[in-house]
Amino acid sequence: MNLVSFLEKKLNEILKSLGYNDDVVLNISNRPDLGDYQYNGCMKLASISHEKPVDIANKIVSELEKTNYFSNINIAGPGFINLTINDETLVKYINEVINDFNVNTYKEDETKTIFLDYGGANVAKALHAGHLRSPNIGEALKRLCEAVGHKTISDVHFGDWGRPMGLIICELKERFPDSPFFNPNFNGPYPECPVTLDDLYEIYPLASAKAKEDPLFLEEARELTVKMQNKEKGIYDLYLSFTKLSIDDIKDIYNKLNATFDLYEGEKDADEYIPELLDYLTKNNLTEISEGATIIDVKEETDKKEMPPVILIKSNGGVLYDTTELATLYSRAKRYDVDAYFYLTDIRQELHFVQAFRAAYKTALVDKNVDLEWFGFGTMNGPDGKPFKTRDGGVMSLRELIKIVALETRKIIKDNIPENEKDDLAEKLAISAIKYADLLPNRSSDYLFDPVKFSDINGKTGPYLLYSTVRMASLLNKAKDISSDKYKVISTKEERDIILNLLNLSTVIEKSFNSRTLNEICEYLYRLTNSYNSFYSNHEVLTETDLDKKESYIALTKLVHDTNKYLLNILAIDVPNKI
RNA sequence: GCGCUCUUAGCUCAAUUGGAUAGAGCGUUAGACUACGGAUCUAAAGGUUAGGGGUUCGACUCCCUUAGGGCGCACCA
Repeated sequence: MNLVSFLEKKLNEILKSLGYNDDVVLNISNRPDLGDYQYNGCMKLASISHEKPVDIANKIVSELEKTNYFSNINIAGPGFINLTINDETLVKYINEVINDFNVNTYKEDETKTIFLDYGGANVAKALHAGHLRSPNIGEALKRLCEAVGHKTISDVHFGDWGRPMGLIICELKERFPDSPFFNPNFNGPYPECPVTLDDLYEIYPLASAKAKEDPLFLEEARELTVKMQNKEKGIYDLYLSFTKLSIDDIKDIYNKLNATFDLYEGEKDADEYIPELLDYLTKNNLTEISEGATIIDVKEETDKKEMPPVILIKSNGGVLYDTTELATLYSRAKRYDVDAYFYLTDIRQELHFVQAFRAAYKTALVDKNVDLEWFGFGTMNGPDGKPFKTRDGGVMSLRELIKIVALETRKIIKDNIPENEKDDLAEKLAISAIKYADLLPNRSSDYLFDPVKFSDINGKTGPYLLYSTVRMASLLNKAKDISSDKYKVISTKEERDIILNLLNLSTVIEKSFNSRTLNEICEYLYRLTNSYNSFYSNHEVLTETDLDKKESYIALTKLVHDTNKYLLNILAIDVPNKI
């Protein structure tokens, strides 16, 4: 058990023996001059038992003084108890952690299966800046779930089934009217996709604009969308051929970002479940007809705002976003035994998920005790405060975005790195810069794209963390003849700071998981690394003549290094061998 | 129009969910080096938490209100 939890447990026992009841939380002191940790519960307990907070604090302190974990215990203000842990306790604990890293991490009591839906890229369009956050946050969240002991199933959930596909097919038909894809009598095998990836990415915006001006084009696109969705021979094969082109491209970028999935499904795969879903819903009288459309009413008494119904079938017979969403959920619940679903999308889709989740519970598509959770994220904005675009206002592709940052990170790379490795390394550093900058702010807030700031090796950035971690590895490598399996003595104040930071690892992970956010892990990584760098620059390790001290330095270096690697791995940031 | 949400240091962001003196990074200013990877480290200055009112031992946090942003409001995805 980690030390903080252990001390909380001890304090809990003391409270109970004194007749009080509280779920004790020891907070990191915001008055480090008074102690390492603080207990703030006395005021709350006092309001229940009608005593003075200080009297309660005094009783608790006199019990705490009988233990031998603290070098200083004091009461301040209205009844804050400040605790300073003694060095013996810290040294003993650090050795336990050296023996077993897991002692200092956090695991959930119960193992659950969590299905994560993130990624959500639209196929046949180039990934743009707005597509960064979902795979980035989603992947980290997935790894966080796994780190605390849960099982995960992840699905990229491509947007691959709507009218955009019909528009592209329509444009292809105009360009290649004689292609076998459009010949109903053709008996295959069909050729490769008639256009390149670059062509494809130009076609969608073009076709979309054309449809706005040309009603005939739009009408044909509609018809082709239906044909595609009916999996009509030729049309559907064409659809498969150009979406594959795009999916391979998307996978490639996602791989660069370290985002990988168990399932590479999309709306297309939910389509076959739609009849089954509708059948289930109508048979059980769970739908109603309103203004010619088939809907599920999801209003609740407590609603203060208007709550539009979930529309399953349009008045013209077509199906919609919500229909696909519910069919997807239906298929997942049918195929997998899941305890919780995590959805991650742009914050603007909140209403859609409120509706879909209500409908899912109301119609018992999922069990009441299955958690459906949606997490929205803000947008990455340009200097104008609007979603990041190219200088001329066009769409900024994700590849281009990475290149812009790589231009900055290339400046960091040492001269002794071979020229032919520099581009690759610059890209890796750029991705660390982007990922860390993306995870650092609160998930739901917007933030500003700033390649110079993201790449600053002196700032709170990915490259700073990587540089420092690589330097630790380098030091450990130089000292590999020195034992690192025993921490003997705290001989500097910097070491004590590092140890106090290490103590908080499990709390940080627990809180991050509970709030489904990553920014605290980012902050913690910086604090820990910074405390180590402070030690590093004030004390020389390799020339230390006192062997006990030297071994302790190395042991601590290794622990910080391993903790950094552990957390960077949760964030899905790779640590290179050298920079 | 209705609803949701945001406004914190010059800039970019935090704040343990109601706790003590609101913290970081950058920038600014002042320091430390022939350096185990100094591309680092140590300090300082910088705040009426958008304005006003309320709730209580205690408010960036909860309630009311004013101003200014962002977003969403059934047949797009």
